[in-house]
Amino acid sequence: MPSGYPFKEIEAKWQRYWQRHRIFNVSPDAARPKYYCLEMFPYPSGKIHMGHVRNYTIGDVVARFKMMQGFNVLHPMGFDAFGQPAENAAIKNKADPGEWTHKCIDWMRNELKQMGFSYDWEREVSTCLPEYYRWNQWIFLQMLEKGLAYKKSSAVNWCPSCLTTLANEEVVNGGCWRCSTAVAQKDLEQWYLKITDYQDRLLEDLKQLKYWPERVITMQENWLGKSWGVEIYFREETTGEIIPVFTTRVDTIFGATYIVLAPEHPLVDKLIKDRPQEKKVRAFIEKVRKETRTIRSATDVKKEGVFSGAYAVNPVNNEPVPIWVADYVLMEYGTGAIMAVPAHDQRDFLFAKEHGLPMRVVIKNLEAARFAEREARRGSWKPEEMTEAHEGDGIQVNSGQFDGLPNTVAKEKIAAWMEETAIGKKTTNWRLRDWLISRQRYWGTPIPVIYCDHCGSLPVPEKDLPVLLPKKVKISGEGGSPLSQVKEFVKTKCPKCKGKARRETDTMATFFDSSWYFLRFCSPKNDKEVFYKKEVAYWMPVDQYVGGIEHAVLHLLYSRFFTKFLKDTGWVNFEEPFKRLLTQGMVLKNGEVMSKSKGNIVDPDEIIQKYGADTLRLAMLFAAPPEAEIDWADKGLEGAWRFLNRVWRLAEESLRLEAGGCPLRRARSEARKLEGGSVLDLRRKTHETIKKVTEDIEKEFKFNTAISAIMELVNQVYSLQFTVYSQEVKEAIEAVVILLSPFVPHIAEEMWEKLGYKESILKNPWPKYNPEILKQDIVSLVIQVNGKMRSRIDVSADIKEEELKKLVLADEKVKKWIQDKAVKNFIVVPGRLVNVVV
RNA sequence: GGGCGAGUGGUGGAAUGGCAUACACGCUGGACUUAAAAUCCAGUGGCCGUAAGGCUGUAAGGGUCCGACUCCCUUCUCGCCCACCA
Repeated sequence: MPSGYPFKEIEAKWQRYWQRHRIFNVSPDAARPKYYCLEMFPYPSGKIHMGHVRNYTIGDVVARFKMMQGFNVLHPMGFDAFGQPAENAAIKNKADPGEWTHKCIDWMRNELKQMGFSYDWEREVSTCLPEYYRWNQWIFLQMLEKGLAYKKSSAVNWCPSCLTTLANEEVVNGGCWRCSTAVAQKDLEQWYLKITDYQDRLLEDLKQLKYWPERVITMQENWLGKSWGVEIYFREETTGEIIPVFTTRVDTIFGATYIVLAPEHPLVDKLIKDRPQEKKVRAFIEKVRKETRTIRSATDVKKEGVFSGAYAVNPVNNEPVPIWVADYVLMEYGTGAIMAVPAHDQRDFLFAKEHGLPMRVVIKNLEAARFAEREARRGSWKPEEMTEAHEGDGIQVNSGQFDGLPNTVAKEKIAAWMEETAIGKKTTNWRLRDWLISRQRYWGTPIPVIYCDHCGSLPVPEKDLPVLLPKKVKISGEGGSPLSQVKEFVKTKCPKCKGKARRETDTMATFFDSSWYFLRFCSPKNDKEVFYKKEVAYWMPVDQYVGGIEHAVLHLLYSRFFTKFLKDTGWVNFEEPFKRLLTQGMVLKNGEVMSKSKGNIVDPDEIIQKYGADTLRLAMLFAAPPEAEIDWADKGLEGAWRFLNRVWRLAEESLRLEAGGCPLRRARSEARKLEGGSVLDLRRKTHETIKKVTEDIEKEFKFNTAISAIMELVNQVYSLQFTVYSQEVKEAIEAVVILLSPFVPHIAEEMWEKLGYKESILKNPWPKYNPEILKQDIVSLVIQVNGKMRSRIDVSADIKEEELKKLVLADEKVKKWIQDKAVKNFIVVPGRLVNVVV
């Protein structure tokens, strides 16, 4: 253990002090401006990791900074405690998920306290407690009533390893977001939330989020995936069935030479009936069904398909086109049917080549067209010889009355014409699907629904909430909802006819729990309502939210949806929950994510034992700007530790000087005589530092440069080498302590006390710089000749250009570079530089 | 395949039109010490030069500008997101 300042006693002392004086316990106060600072609450996995340390340290700096600026700061913490890992751990260790989770929570809470974070622990929530999840159930019932929660049977994402369903948002690269196992499709009856009812507002209101990172906005836009196009109605020749297809490239409609249905398309059955192709098509569909999503969506796999035997009529030219069934068309997107334009879509192109289907060029790229014409005259070019589809813009050809138009113009005209003639309809299409929320797992919120043979499916009456999750349930891990094995749970009375009934045995996805926890923090003990409207109106929206980028489309989209729903039902008075968002970068080790299997875990607890929480906090913040990745190196700790000791000695030394026969007043006059210049410089440096640190924290969270500015100030005090002690030195040292306090709160409190202050440093207002002191009478100007730095002169700040020119041209070094050349231009950037162009 | 972002010393990074490399790590040297650690001080992009000083340098190439790490174009590399999305 390195020797240095006694961090252990100091950190324990101030953590006790904050708790005893209830410094972070807040309540609404109309007299003060509020500030809600929130970090994404953790999943209680056991121990905190370096990612938590970073996330919560960033939030803590902001919260403490705002407190010192006089804001009434709400800074809560809780635990996202339901979920699969607890259940998996329980299966593995034959323990109870509840007990395991509570043990983890206790451990983590203790670690978070050791980091000195400024949380109001009286507001702690855990989503696995009935006093929390009963409101999950309540919100679910509100949604059920409004028709936003519904049950339907359809193909769902199924993780064969976790043995549960997954939301679309939880499928990453065709695999389960948790265990990466390839996701399969399964037909199941499941609960959904109609998030698609909110798609327009979810997209539109992204514009309001001016203080969100561009990346996250783009990711949400992509996820919502709005695109405009045309639904075109093809008619099947023998049955007369209308087959709508969706396209964003209606300009290529004249080049459609076949259409393709997804294997799951409901019309397929009817179309193939009694045709010679029937057997072959059915065999093909059966084969596709068995494929996992990963295999089916792999780009390098050859597109497979079969001819259905049926033909449809292209409504723009009444041409019959063959109907195919192929695996590259997805039922979930658009209408589940496409018009294929092999000349202008690469996938169609490859498919057409493979199966010998015709191609027709309808958009000509001018250069390609010239080439094609020349080759055609020679008789060597045929469309069949195209090597790839032309997907870019060009001029319409073979397109009836639209020939000669640029395709971008034709697109609009064709769409309008189709609407007039009822061949098609302009539509917008979304990528967003409804949110599947039921899970076949134990450790979650029971879905409050009862099934009665006579009355059907009914909501649990509000007065009967919460539907308690039974304890001591056997979890086999062998699939099926564990709750369905608990007879006492399943068996219930119908709320309507009082007859025998069954409970729903699926539980809610945990993302449901975290979609509104920030509202619960405003009145966490309310047992009458989901939250007090008044308290939410005071604290919300969250002014600053800090968390990982991995939630860009999951939690952050769901929370926005919940907020909008609660706005519509009159519970909140705002549309967006999070005003400002900071997504911190990951903490890596040797360029890799830390994980047990890689054996590259850095344990924060060990660092706290060795150096203390302040050193860890400082090292983390100083390593990189918050959004950037950090490749963790323990070396950074040494630097932070050294710096804190340097500051510690500075304060001690100054106190010794002040106490030991160096009274300030006398020292001041002597100091002026001896070191007047450097003492005045110190004063300016102090105020420059206050300005820089304040702006760095406030504007862009540039904690790394804020800290480096404080280091510079410390270096400057050291450069006086204690030859002087004066009011200016005292001012500098106090500024260092205050400015450091949001970053390293324990040591700052201790030094503040040593400097003679009786109250917590948090009660001291954040310092303001004095602009008068920043003004300089003499400024040093850089002199360039032809843009190259050649000299530097000191001039008075308000010098006139004429006089400056004289001085510059008289400068020896400048003369040397100009010699006898004529001065063409003389550029002055006031207070900065002069460029002489010759 | 599409979209977004990044590329600066030995290392983390700073500067977003005006002194490139702040601050820190590392390294080298010095002071203190019997010695070491700790601490304090100095030096530290490359090349030429005893020095003064000069040249050069922000992935590569080009452009705009009095002046470009910063803006524009082309190329390369890396990262992230989306993707049989019609």
